[in-house]
Amino acid sequence: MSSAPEPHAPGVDQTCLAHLLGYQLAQADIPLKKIFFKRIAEPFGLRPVEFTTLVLVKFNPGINGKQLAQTLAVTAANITLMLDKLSEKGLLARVRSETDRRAQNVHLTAAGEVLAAKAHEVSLTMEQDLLRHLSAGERVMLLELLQKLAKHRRV
Amino acid sequence: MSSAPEPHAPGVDQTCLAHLLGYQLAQADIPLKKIFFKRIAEPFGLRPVEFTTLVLVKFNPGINGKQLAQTLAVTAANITLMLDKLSEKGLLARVRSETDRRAQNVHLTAAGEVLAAKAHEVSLTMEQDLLRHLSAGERVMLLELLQKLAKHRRV
DNA sequence: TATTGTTATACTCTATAACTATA
DNA sequence: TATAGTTATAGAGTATAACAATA
Repeated sequence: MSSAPEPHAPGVDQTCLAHLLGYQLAQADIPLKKIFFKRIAEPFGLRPVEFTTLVLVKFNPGINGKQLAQTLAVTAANITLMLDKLSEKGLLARVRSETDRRAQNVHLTAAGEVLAAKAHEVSLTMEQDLLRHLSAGERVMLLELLQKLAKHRRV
Repeated sequence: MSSAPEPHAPGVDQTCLAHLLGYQLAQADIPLKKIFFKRIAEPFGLRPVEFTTLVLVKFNPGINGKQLAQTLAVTAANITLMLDKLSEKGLLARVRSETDRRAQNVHLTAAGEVLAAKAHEVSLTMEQDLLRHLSAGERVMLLELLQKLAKHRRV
């Protein structure tokens, strides 16, 4: 019934890179980036690392910059710049930690909570169309295998 | 015997993003980027898209810029810039197509062949350490599931 | 008219170093 | 001395538009 999908680069043999997880990840990331751009980046004005930060702060209120930097593998300097932007947008606020006055605890503002909730809600289903060629079991398996890789990463 | 790995961000709850393939992909990509940097980028002076291009040209001699752009999801303008760099390094050469004089056919030079072969050889095993927590079946499954996603992407 | 490729350029993203304040 | 965070800045990476040559 349905026509076969057009290959994204006719005549190009990619079997020479079939063994490389890094390459397959990059290839799979191409459509995922498009979905993210259309469903979250454009409507909410958030780039990937900003969306992730808002969601992490929403579910980890009081998280500090160091923890965000480690989780997202972004340098502390760039975490500061990103938090500055999100703060200027009125989405979050930093408050000096009482227990360690070097640290800053990050919290969402009311506007940040609303935006994070909306964007998170969209994220729950936005990848469905891309995943339609995978069975329910395969989707779970894929997420679990990726998590296993990330789980064992050093720093 | 072996100690449990340190979590990369102690105390951070990431279950709120466990459903998101895009996030899990980004997380898995962190250690993979490190491996690539150490084993290919540094020793061979190639960034990911350059390595991939050399390997694709090696196994698809005469491939043109349009095909590379589609396969790698890089704009034609940036393909030109990248091919310029690799050409200046003496790794590849472009020859005007005889059948379509708009197109440029890309070929590796002798030096390019040597470098591509060496880097490709390294790529065959460099991810082994990261994948040690996955069974042989799981590794095959992971690659296949990622390929399935990339296969159905539009353009 | 559409396509391949190029050039120029602006923009975004990231990395590094020097610095502060606290521990 | 080490750590959390900030500031400033340079560099890498990417995107857009205008263009030439060919189909």
